[in-house]
Amino acid sequence: MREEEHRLLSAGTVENVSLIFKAFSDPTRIRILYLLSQEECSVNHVSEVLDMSQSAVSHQLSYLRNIRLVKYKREGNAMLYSCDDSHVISLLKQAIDHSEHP
Amino acid sequence: MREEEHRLLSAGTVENVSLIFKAFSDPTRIRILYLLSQEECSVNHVSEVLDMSQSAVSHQLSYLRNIRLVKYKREGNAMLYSCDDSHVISLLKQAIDHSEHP
DNA sequence: TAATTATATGAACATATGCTCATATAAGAT
DNA sequence: ATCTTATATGAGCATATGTTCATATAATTA
Repeated sequence: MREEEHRLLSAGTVENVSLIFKAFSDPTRIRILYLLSQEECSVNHVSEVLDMSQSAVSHQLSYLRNIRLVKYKREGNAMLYSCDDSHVISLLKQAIDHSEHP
Repeated sequence: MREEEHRLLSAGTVENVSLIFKAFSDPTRIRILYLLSQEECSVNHVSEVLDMSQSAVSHQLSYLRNIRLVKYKREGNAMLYSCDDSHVISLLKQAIDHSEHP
């Protein structure tokens, strides 16, 4: 292939893609996202089910919120989080599937 | 959903998935992998096309080799690298597509 | 053989990351 | 109003990460 025929990715695309995958590069965030893909959860619930500190969970949810992978709503004094990008979640599930049935 | 009904991921699955996505979490590796998905390349060629040092490219290729995302063969005194996991590359391309056509 | 070209790799360094700890904010309960 | 429960967040710290620099290894050429 001649050099001028390479399809190179734009800087913006590369940044976007790496941002999404960076979210999936941490075991903790994978577990949180997979849990949220099954049900809407409060911070405490995530914290208990995944056996993590409240602070660690909240920090990670803040991270996932910033890149719009999760959304949240208040219910009483609890915050309910859920997934907010079905296409990206589908990528995660494909990878899980691939890993479990190689 | 009752707590005992959660489908939790095994530690092994979480580790595998995060390992794959970690490879995609760095802009440099995304560019390398996308280039290799289009053509078999020598280290020097990658280095020139992506405007990176030979050493940086070689280190990253070594990384990608270790997790079996790329394979390589010798040709003279050059090493030719190419992608070695079509399913994983498909995940990358889906993410690129999603990012370019939101 | 000596020089050149291509690649690999260890060490060092700057930056990024994920957690804990302490504390702040906010809503419900008493 | 006060206390409790739930969540958010800044600071600090230990570890991980990606690059450069120098050098080693390997095949080709003169």
